[in-house]
Amino acid sequence: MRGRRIPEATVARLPTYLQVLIDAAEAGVGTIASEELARGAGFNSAKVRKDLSHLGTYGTRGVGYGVEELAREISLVLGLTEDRPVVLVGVGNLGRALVSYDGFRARGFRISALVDADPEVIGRRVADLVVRAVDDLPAIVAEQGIGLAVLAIPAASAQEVAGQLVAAGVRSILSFAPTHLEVPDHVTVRRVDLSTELQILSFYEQLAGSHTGAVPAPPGSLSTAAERAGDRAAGGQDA
Amino acid sequence: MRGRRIPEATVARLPTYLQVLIDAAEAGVGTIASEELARGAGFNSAKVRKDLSHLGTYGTRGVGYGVEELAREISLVLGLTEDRPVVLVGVGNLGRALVSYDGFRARGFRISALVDADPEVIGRRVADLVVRAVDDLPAIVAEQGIGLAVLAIPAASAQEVAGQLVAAGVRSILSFAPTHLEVPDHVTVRRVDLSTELQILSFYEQLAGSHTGAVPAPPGSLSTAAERAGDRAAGGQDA
DNA sequence: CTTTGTGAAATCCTTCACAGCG
DNA sequence: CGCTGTGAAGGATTTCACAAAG
Repeated sequence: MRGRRIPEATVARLPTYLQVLIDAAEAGVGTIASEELARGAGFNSAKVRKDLSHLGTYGTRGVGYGVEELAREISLVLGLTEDRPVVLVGVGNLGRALVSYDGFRARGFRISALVDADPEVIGRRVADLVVRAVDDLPAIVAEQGIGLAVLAIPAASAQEVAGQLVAAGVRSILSFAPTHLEVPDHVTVRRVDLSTELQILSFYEQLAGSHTGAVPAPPGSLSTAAERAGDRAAGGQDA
Repeated sequence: MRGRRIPEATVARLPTYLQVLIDAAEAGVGTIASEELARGAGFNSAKVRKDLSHLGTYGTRGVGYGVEELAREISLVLGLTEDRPVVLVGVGNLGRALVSYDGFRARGFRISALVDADPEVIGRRVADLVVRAVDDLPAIVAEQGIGLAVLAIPAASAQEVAGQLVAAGVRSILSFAPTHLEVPDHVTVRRVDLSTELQILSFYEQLAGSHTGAVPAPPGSLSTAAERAGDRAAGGQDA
């Protein structure tokens, strides 16, 4: 299967495989079987083999996959061969946390520009970068050859800013705003919605009901939960 | 279709519908058609109708869905009827950002306890809560009747802490650690991996290549990107 | 003898298209 | 007449199970 169409579901799993391979390489492992790779990634081995078969044939029967070789191949397929500059829009709580998140750098993504709408924040220095205005986006994107943007602003202004990003030439957007973004076909958006994730968990938790095997806590009790209100957190992910 | 098995894919979309419905309600809209709901959520109307049919029949033919009524029903299905206490493990950069993220509170999730492994941080006060030790987890979970945990710690210690969470009685974990967590069947884990998301975007961006219609920037140039290194960000999501 | 690579089967999800209700 | 609810068709993804390679 050396055909050039890699299924979406497979693409979504490649970064996880890469992570396991990097860990294995650091542990000095030279070769890894699909069974082992599956254990580390949390899938089953048939899925792993089918996925990898889409990249070509990099395994050796009776042995497994060459760790370094496969890691290199996946990096290549994902386009991680060289450093990629990223613009981060929204230097609120979440934005600032993302700036100092070194998981990005470790995979070749470098936040090379910060942008915000708040005049109070523009011009300030955050993690060695000066926060610039949204209007500067076209210049920033062109100068630094940026293709990726991370959006950490409230839902209310997300669509407008997304439009400005697209106009500036950005082709991929990772959005943390809890709203749908309408963009042209040539632009890819991935949404990460933190509260959505909790709501999904909530559904499955109530399904499990109270027939949990090893839970020492009283099942439905919200007992002393109201001790401290912790109200008024107006912070959130502000622009 | 009032059968009690709601497909996973549908569950994952319910929070988005809820979001659109809440916005509609605030805008004073009383009734909404699947077409309109689909536009707001970014899906197509057939999918919306099929999804909603799994909850029962809440629409009126020729009219649409009652906004308030449907929102109430989805909230019920997701188990969002009452406030849910959440324990947050890991008060690093990401953890602190999550504490002040008000999107959680808006959906009935309240971070009611903070836990960290670092002795330097334990005892400190963050957003009206005192950070407690990991060893206190069983007591915290039992006292406050906690079922959900958010994990914002490095991959290295994630599995161990997950085990402690499970032992303490937590049934759902939202993990930001870039690693697979092994948990018993009755526990649900959802992983949000920020760097994975960027890698997926990276794949689709290179697919698009340089045949973008309206991009004023030079396609493959990483030009002046190296202006400021922004190195050494040892921060990340520390425990 | 071990482990890959893969057709075929099984399952899950999406889309179509329209009957039928309001 | 408009819009929901849904069988049926169409795709996509996962799993099975095994032949073939090392």
